[in-house]
Amino acid sequence: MALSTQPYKGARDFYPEDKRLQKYIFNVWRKVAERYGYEEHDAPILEPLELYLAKSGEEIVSEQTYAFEDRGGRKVAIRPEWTPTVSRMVAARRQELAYPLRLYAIPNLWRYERPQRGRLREHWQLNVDIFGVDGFMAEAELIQVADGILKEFGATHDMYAIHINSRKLMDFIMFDYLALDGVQAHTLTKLIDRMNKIPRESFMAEADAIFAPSQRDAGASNKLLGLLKIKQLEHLPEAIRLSAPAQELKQLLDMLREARITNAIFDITIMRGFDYYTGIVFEIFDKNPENNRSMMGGGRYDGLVGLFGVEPVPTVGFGWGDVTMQNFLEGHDLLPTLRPDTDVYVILIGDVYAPAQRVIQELRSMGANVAVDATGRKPDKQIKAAAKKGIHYAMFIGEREMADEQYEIRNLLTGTSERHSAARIVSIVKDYREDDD
RNA sequence: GCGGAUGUAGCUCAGUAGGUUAGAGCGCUGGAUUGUGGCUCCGGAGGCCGUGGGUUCAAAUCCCAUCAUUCGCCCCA
Repeated sequence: MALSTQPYKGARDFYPEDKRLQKYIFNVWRKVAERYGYEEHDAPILEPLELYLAKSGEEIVSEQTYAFEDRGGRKVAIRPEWTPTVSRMVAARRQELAYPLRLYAIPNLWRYERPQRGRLREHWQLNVDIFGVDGFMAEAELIQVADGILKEFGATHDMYAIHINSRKLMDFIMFDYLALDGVQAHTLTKLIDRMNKIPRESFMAEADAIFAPSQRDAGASNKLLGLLKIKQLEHLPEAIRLSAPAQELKQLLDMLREARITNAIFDITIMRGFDYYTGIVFEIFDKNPENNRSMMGGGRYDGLVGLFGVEPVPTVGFGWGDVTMQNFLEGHDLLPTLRPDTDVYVILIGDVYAPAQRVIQELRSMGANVAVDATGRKPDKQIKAAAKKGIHYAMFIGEREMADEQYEIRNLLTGTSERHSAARIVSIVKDYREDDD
């Protein structure tokens, strides 16, 4: 039985062209996060399993986490998400860090589940978090970072929409307005989360099942459904509209409008799966009809740092997967043609490998990335190999070139050739490389 | 964990009333053309038809199982 060449289920091999794409995405992420003052950090891929038991739903930890026992009998998990790790790091140095603390990371995360479009077992996720800011300015800033990333990729506002809601507002609605108890509210939260995926009738039936008979008789389901249809804060009943959480949402949306983010909207159905969110929550949706789904999400989670036994730190963060990012960029045709980092492919003509070393090393010492074919094949075969690799320039070195120290450099994209000195060639390929960036 | 679809050459796919030695395009490779790619022409390599079992004189083709890929559900970090 031959060994399989496939990568592990739900995980990807990155050949050079795949890695180039990933690096391109990461570079944009880094550039924009750093533009807002966020600093990169990192941590081990393994964490103690209990880090994920404290919060998160039961099923996620028990069924969707890679977990094992190490040789010392410790229960260990491959990180399924980044938020607990960064919270742990902040808690560890709670007193000495300077706030507001702005951090970002691009960890790879693992979750054990059936792979499907946009969701794999291993993915990389940009996490951007701000610690130590109570007010909605933190949310506004993070949404600007996310919006800035999309703009940096060349996206326009018609390609995506930023949906915003507030857990506090939903709590107000469920506890104060609908007078539900804790268990009812929790069940309803999960139900609203998938409201857009199930038929109206099923939703009504499940909602009815949550309410007590007296509430049902009072028309709670219809009342709820009416609320969930509302698309603008202004249309909420006055009792809700004047609540503090609703006012905060309004201020946030106003602030975003000031920042020229015109595609941010109130969406009462945005709940986010995790229980640890405590305030504003948001998701960005791809408006591509072929891929109409949430591509990232985040929100305020003020309680997590406090779980480590230190004073709580107000926190807002978001996570953005590389797979959903890539799906978005492909769907809107926003990916540039990416070429290898090799600037020049040297084609040797005749038996000149040894004497050509001097000029080849000279090119490298001047900063050019140079690959040498080294097979001794006929020139046409060597040119084909260079073109197939996507390398921009081929350089020919033979007896004639070495005699007058003028080398033929061919632009493989246009097919045009010129003869230049080594120094001039380096300057040409460097110019091209900088134009490309 | 549940359901659907699909597994034939490196890739995309033809090929069933079951019947010689399983095909095409692209790609790869050699030559025409031993100092210059993409076009053209001529040649070549490459397949236990996903795997195992069953039915049959005979299976890529029919049946069962299994594995893999993929889409969706559950769940969503």
